[in-house]
Amino acid sequence: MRKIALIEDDSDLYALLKYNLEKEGFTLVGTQTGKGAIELCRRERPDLILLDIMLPDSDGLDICKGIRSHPELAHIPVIFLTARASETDRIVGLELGANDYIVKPFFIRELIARIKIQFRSQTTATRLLKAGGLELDRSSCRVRLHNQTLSLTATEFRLLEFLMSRPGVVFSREQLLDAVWGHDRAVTDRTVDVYILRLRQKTEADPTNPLLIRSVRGFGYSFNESELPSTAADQPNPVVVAVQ
Amino acid sequence: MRKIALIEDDSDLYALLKYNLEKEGFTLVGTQTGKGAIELCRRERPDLILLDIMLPDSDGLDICKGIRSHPELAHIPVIFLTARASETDRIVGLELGANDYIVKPFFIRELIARIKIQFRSQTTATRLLKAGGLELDRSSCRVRLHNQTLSLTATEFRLLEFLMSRPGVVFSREQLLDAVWGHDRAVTDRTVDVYILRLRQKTEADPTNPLLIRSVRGFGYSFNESELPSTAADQPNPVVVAVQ
DNA sequence: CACAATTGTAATGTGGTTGTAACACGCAAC
DNA sequence: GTTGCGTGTTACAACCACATTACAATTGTG
Repeated sequence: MRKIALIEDDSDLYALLKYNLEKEGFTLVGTQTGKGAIELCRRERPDLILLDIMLPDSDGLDICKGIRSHPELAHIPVIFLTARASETDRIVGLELGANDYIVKPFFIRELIARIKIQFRSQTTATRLLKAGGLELDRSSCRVRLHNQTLSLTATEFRLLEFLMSRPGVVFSREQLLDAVWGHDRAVTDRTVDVYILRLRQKTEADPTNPLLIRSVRGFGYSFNESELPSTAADQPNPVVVAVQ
Repeated sequence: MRKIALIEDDSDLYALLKYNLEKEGFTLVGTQTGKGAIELCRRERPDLILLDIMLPDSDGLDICKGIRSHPELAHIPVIFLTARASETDRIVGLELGANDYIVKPFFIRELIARIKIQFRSQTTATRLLKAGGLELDRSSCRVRLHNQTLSLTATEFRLLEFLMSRPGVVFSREQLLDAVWGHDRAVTDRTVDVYILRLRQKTEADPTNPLLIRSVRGFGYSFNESELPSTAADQPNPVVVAVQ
């Protein structure tokens, strides 16, 4: 989970933020004084820093400057939390290298949303598809099986990506051709069979008894949504049988 | 210079912003209606989008959703400008994928500062890019390989910088041309190949067996995220070899 | 202006990828 | 069992994507 450093002298606000941010799933570290702030960040290496400007023993602006000039910490996002709302205060804060400037009083949920924005760019939400020991990384175009990278061709990759992105759903050869080969294809639908075979040879432990990519006779293919190790429960597929 | 798209129906505010942002050195494109917003962005490829929420003919939230779901535009920062100040409005706006949410009335200089933050995080976030014995310094435009300075041309540098800034991510020739040559390019995509070759000749110990810049057949190129020193672990892929 | 460096294109070769045909197999219905 | 249809599997030829070279056009520089 993401670690957030909170530097805030007001005990009530500190406790309130700690409670809400931890409820949100973040790990919290912090101080209520400004002196130890840089030291804390160096030790804890937080993923984000929430920084009050008016601290009893030091200035939040100076702390921000210190973070930005510290090569190991310079990349960490800083969000100011402050009661100083004047135009000049805002400009100074933002131009000092902060990533956001939030004026007290603020909505806790807005703060959380703004924290998430700082993390969002790095998120791997839709980037990674995982199922049954198989891991498909869209951004690096890599597929790993039990942590071992396999080399797939472009068409194999796109086909697997499409199937894995909608696990459990059965697609006809027609649909797969549209999705993977494009609408303006000039390709026989039997080509899909060959690619399914190639994928099985590369991904399945036993290609004769496929567990990941399922053939649905008369309909097409689908990627198994559950990583059931036993094949017994797989054979009498209730849904499809009912349809047939 | 950076190009900003402004979608704002209020003529007075539109003119005011246009004046101030152009004075700041930004190029401005824009519409005062919501309908053509996506089309405008597709054509102009702005570096940032300022978006009013309450437009006479459409909803700014929908436009933002459209931008985020459009693969060519999804990465562009969006800042909402709106009079809707309630907690719910803010949360919805921010969670829709916007990068900032500014409530009217606002300080022009604060807006400018917040715009600059969006650009800063993309470029200056890390001044020094290091990987695999390679060191790229953005501020001095120098690249060193094992502490030996190499002389790269401007285009070579920009291409390497872009690849190194997102290690592991595969970019199509199209994307590389957009990012390095500019989207209003008049360049064949084969040109990318030549520049990749030139970079490899300057950076790779053995250009025939590149370790830093990876070719991903059918997709494009990427900078290797892991600095694997030994090639042995890569070559004899047991799973695939066994199958083939 | 001459010269060098950079830039982008075209042409070439090569090896992996692609899609098809052909054949083998198995499931289902009669 | 037999028949027919849908699928698994193999082999192969055409093709495409990429690496590489050479070169013309452009830019920058003394």
